[in-house]
Amino acid sequence: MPHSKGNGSMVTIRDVAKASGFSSTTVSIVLNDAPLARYIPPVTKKRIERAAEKLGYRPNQFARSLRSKRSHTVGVMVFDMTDPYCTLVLRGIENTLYQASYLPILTDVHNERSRFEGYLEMLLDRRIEGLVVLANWLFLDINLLADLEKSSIPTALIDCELKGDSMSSVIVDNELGGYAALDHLHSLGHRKIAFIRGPKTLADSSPRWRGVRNCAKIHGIELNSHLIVELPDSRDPLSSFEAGQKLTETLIKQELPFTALLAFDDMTAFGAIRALTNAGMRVPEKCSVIGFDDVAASALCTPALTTVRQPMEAMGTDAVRIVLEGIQSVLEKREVIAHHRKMAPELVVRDSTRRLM
Amino acid sequence: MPHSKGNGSMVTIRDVAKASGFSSTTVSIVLNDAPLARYIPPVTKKRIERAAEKLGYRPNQFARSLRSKRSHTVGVMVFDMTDPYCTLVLRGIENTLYQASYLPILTDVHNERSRFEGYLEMLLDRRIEGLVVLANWLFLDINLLADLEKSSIPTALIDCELKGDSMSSVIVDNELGGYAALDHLHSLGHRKIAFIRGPKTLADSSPRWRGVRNCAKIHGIELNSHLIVELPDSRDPLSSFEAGQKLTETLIKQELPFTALLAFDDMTAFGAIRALTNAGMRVPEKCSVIGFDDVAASALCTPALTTVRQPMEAMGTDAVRIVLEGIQSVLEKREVIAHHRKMAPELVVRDSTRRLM
DNA sequence: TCCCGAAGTTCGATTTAAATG
DNA sequence: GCATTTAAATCGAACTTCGGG
Repeated sequence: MPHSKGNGSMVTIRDVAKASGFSSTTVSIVLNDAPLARYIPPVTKKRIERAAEKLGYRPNQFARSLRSKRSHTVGVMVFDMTDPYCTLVLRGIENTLYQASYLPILTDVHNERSRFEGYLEMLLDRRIEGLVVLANWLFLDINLLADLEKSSIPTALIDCELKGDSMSSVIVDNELGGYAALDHLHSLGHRKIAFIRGPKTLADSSPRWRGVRNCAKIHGIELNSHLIVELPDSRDPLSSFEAGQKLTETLIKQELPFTALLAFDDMTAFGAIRALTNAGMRVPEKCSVIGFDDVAASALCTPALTTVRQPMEAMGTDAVRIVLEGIQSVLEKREVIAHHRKMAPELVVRDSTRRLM
Repeated sequence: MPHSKGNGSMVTIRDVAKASGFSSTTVSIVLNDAPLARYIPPVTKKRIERAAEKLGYRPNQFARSLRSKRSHTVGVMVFDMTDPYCTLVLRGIENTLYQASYLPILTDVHNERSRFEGYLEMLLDRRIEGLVVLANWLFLDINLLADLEKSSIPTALIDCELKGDSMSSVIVDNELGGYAALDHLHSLGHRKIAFIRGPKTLADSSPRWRGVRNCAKIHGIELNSHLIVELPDSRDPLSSFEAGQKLTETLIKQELPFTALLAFDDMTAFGAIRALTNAGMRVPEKCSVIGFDDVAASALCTPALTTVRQPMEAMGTDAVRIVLEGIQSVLEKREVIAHHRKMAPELVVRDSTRRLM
């Protein structure tokens, strides 16, 4: 493998030209297989390719980008890497970009506005060709989006519903998921069910709850308002564990009996399980628990958590596909059209729910 | 905020020159506060800065990089994003890079050799100034490293011990950690202890086990070879959960009593807990379990896992610091010196271990 | 006109050398 | 010589134009 020389000295296209005995123009044409390459005889091509190979020539991306105005780079903006939700989405993003020979620049906003702005400028300066935003805990703000829109870079938001034709979005169908969760508990015979709803400010909360209510209505399940509590607003993923635990403790103290608990998400469910277990209400023997997301930990803990899975990797993949298509449109000077995908969740039955005896 | 115009048209340094009435040379000098800026009167500076501001001038990074040969970019290579170990390390990496105004290009090797090579070339082509490799499940291969070494880019490996002066390394002190784990169980009164060792090919395994043996020797703990099993080789983080479960089942079937289990890492511990619970050996009542790493899930599951924490975020931070220092050395044409850090782990006592009654 | 190849311009910023008063 | 400013060269690749056979 005759490769780069390793020392700092770079071999340029002119070196290849000299070594092969042709001009740099010809070298460029051959090595890029440009349209004009049709006219160049195989012998010449061979000679040039051989020379390039021998010298370990690698085109300078800076020069190339300067000329072509392309960076082959996509920005990835996450609002909180620490959220276990991110991992699989990122994998989907990375994988799809790799297949298209794009490289991701990863930024983590830490849920801070200043950081968002700082990173956005940096990314724009690098002339990213597309942007994927994983807005799992987005402090939704019109101004931010406005700033983004005028950049005219194909953008897809994951986990943040929005209409409009300037940016695409990929979300899970929360309503379907909420429905599926309650339907599962109901099918196991549970009737006295406690609920931990999502925080008001989170966009996911209300459609998910709508699904729950729909299901309740259809099956004639009575929703006891004393058994319905709500997560406080917060930007910290860990806080939903703690809040889940605390809220469940208050639920238990009421001494209103319930045989199952539907948690807003997996983190909340983990907190609930902790509280239930501490109170001697074993899961699932005394109380079934269902979550939402299917975070990695859900399959790992004992009992394994029954939950409604978001197709996270697929969501990452889809977001990138949309962005890639947008990039293509920009290149061909077509209009970039926004897509709004709502992906179906999937009920994953494990050991934290059980038929009511 | 008079900002970029948003449409594709870019404003160049020449536009600023024209608008301010000076040459692009002067504009460059002023805007970069170059040495020559000393001679330029404040009035001129003001005029130029104002013009740049008004036009929303942002220097073209491609052109800048082409000239300066700098990318202000660091490559981050992960062997498997899916490994929960990554999250916090990545956060440390990202945070430290951000503070130094560097941007990370994230690549996930998926434990595949071809992908490693493909990504390495892409990163080199982008002229990354430094490289951080998170080699949590590295199929250690001399050739790979050799390829990397000759690139002469400041590099730090996390979680992969190595000597030599070409690359830096940051690892946890496995021996200390192994010692601490057993010491904890011993201090709780456990004497009949089962062990799940790490796979042979993993560099962490043997020092960690050495620490365990040291501790056993010092405290006179008898290591029953029938209670010692070993994880098979694998590159899949999930597999250590499954293997942990299976191995624990065989351990249980032997009917050799044990009151505690020391697992190679947290994933293994989760598998062990599953098996123990299924067999009716409640944790921690019937059997204490201790892990290693302190992955996010460890604090979430019930009972919360007692474990030996790796300072993951700090390890990411340190690796970047080392790389950044290396970049500085390269800039100043000094020799890049490799550092080898071994960080102290920390025992985190939670609910999966309990005093033997 | 078709084929092959080269000279020269361009991308946008930095920097050296030099020109003004 | 000094303060102030700038023309011109440079970085490396890609593209446009042109010439010779």
